[in-house]
Amino acid sequence: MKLSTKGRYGVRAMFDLAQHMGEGPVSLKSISERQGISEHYLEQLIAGLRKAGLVKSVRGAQGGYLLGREPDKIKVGDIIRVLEGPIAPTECVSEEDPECCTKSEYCVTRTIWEKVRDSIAEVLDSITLETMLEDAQKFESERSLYMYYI
Amino acid sequence: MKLSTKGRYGVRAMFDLAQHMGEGPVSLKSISERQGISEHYLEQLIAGLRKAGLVKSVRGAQGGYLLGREPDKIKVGDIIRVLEGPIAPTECVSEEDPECCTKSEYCVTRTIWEKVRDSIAEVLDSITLETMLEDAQKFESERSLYMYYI
DNA sequence: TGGATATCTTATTAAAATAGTCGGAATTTG
DNA sequence: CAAATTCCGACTATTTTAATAAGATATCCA
Repeated sequence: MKLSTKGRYGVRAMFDLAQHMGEGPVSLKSISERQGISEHYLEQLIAGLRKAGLVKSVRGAQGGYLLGREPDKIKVGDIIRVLEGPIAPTECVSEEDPECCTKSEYCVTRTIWEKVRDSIAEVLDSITLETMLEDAQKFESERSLYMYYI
Repeated sequence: MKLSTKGRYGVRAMFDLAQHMGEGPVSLKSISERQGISEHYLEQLIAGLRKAGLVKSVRGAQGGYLLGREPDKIKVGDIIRVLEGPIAPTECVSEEDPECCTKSEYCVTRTIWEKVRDSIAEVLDSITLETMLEDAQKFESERSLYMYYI
């Protein structure tokens, strides 16, 4: 039940792009340095995000990547689905083309996995890059308040 | 974000034991035949469940396994934790000994994984073998009602 | 125009996890 | 004693993960 680095790195990279909106294209090199992720590896991950339209690319010198749409229109669930595949604790309850076991038309355990799937999807789809930016801002202001009283 | 066969087979095996309560020890062989799971592989899985006290074993001929406690006291989350380890979409939010990344004391993405972890745990801990038995019974009666009208 | 900076594409790889398999020892029943 | 069973440790093939590497293509800027 672990997320792979693909999903985790992907969310961090997308959040990094969100934090640098309005500064023109952001190079993979700068993302990889800030986030401590291999540049070559990031390249693979972002290729998928680009094909899915979550990022736009600008080639050539001074090129880089930009968010494919407004941060409030990019859900964490979108990113995870691109990089990790459909949300599903088991194949038989995959969000797309579930391969049902033929053994039984009704399966008591399947209903469990469906509930798990839905609860994961609900969390991931309730968080957007926009809400992440707000959370980060909120923390920043709380921290400076705290610093003030020391 | 996939459950491995360990967790899936484990839940099915435990549910099988619940369905055969009161019939004396249930052999691995019979479970593996009913569930279509390799007997040798099941052996490995049930060893962990036994050490955790979720099942009791009876050695020798006519031996087998029994639930370690009443089915309403065995949560699906208990089974999953034994076979898959602590519930956690990432190491940094593991239910036990989370290995926090040293990079930042506060991490916007970590709060996401915490929410995912908690929502998974809530689902898995809300379902017991008892509730699974009830669900199976409910389906059975619904199905016979349906059959009646055909 | 040419060099520096980037993205894009494909192939390869080392390590770990997954999903078993195998053989045999120990225990209990009839 | 023989059959049925749990118990235990070692082995293995396949897949996935997490990169690494090399080079082609595109664009900016001096």
